[in-house]
Amino acid sequence: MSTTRTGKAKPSRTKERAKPRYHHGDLRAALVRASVELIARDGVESLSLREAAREAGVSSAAPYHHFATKADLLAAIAADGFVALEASMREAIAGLEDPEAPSPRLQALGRAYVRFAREHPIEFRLMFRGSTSARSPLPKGCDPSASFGLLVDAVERVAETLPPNTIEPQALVLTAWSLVHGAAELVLEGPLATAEGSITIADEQVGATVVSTLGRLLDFALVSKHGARHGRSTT
Amino acid sequence: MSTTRTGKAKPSRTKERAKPRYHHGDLRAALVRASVELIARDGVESLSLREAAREAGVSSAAPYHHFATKADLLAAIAADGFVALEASMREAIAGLEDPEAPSPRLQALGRAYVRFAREHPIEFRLMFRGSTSARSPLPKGCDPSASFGLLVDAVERVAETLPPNTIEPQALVLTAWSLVHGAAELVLEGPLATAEGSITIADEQVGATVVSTLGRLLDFALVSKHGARHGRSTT
DNA sequence: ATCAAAACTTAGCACTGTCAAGATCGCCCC
DNA sequence: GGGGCGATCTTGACAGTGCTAAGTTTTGAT
Repeated sequence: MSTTRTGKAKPSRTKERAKPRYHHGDLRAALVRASVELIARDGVESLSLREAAREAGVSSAAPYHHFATKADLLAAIAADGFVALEASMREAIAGLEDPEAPSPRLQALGRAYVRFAREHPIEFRLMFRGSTSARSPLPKGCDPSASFGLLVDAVERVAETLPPNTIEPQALVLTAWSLVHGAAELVLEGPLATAEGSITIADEQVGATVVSTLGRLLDFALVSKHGARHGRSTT
Repeated sequence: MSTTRTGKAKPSRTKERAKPRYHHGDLRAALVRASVELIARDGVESLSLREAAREAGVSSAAPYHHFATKADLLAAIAADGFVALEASMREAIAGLEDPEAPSPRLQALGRAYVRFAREHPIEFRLMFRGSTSARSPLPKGCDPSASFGLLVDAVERVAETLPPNTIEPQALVLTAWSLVHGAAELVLEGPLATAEGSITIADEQVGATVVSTLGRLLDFALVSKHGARHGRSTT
């Protein structure tokens, strides 16, 4: 009786006239949006499905027609994050002058990884708190290894340019990934600020700093055994 | 009437005859212990103060005489973790043949950092999910920068052995810390398993791998500008 | 022995995740 | 068009939670 179908009667501030197809229009996406906002405001621990539902203008039980569980909602956010991360990384490569040059390619990916964490902290955290935390396994169509693969591939390209028997490619993959992931986590969770005088590097520069340091070290390895053959051996 | 003061009447399995000074003996510590166990079993998200209290054999409201808030309990666990981490790192140094040799010292610390994360995952996660998550700021006497300082100091010692103008010490600190922290997080949260064929390194070796890779790269930097002056310049 | 404070209990509030049952709504097929 | 049927949403309820207020014991110091 009081609920009109236009959605005008409810105080949903964002995009109230989208395109109401069903009762709500697209509750699933609305819930994800609302949840991300709420998490941004109060932290993931104090997110409640009921409040998200309230925010979306539906009843408390409505979400359960789209997510079997609160953990599934969080998994959906994480899944979104994985596709966004892959997009960001591909973008970073595409923006390169020579996308095939191994070292710049790797460095661009690394910076993109850390930047993504800073720009999408909520998603990032949910993406990498899988086994723990109240997040279900990732849903059907989601494949995190797409993003990981980009990184792995880029590292292996760099590894090929190194003199043989220098460093096993696998170890380098692990090192590079740990590096950017750790940088992202440290920036996100803020222990850098705790190490008072020791580190005065701004959050926005942590990614670039770390990545270029690794690049410089790799250059040394390149140069140490034979002259300066750091061209692109794209074979 | 049914509760004897000896503590025998309650089904607390661990150390039931410690030294009952007050009602319980040492509820605060018991709650911490029980909480860690419960988190290990069901994850931190589904920890409830009430269940921890139950496990400790006290009423639901008892914990509030020791922790103002559930988040404070978690902070206490994190605080314990920080002193344990510092101990582990000091131990790692002490076990060294020559604790003053810069590179071995740094590598030992790095391995200890990652090993600690693997051996105390619950503490580690709470330690580094401060700003986010439902954890209060660390309590009074806790100083995380003690552990950080060890690492920072060790990195700076290594930096001093590098030829000047190679890499800024700060960047190296950030790099080393990110490296070990990232390795720890990747091992703990398990995305390594997701990157299927790419990485076949066992969890227990991730720390050593990553640390020795960095060490090797630093060696290249050492060797590149002048011969092989990688002695211990303990000045 | 006394007594204030510390440690604990009981009872209760507001809230949560989740479920079962019913009410609507939109769409497809005749 | 009308009938139906499944997807979508609501109402109502249950058990469990964090936390508080008000009492009750116990403790250690005086």
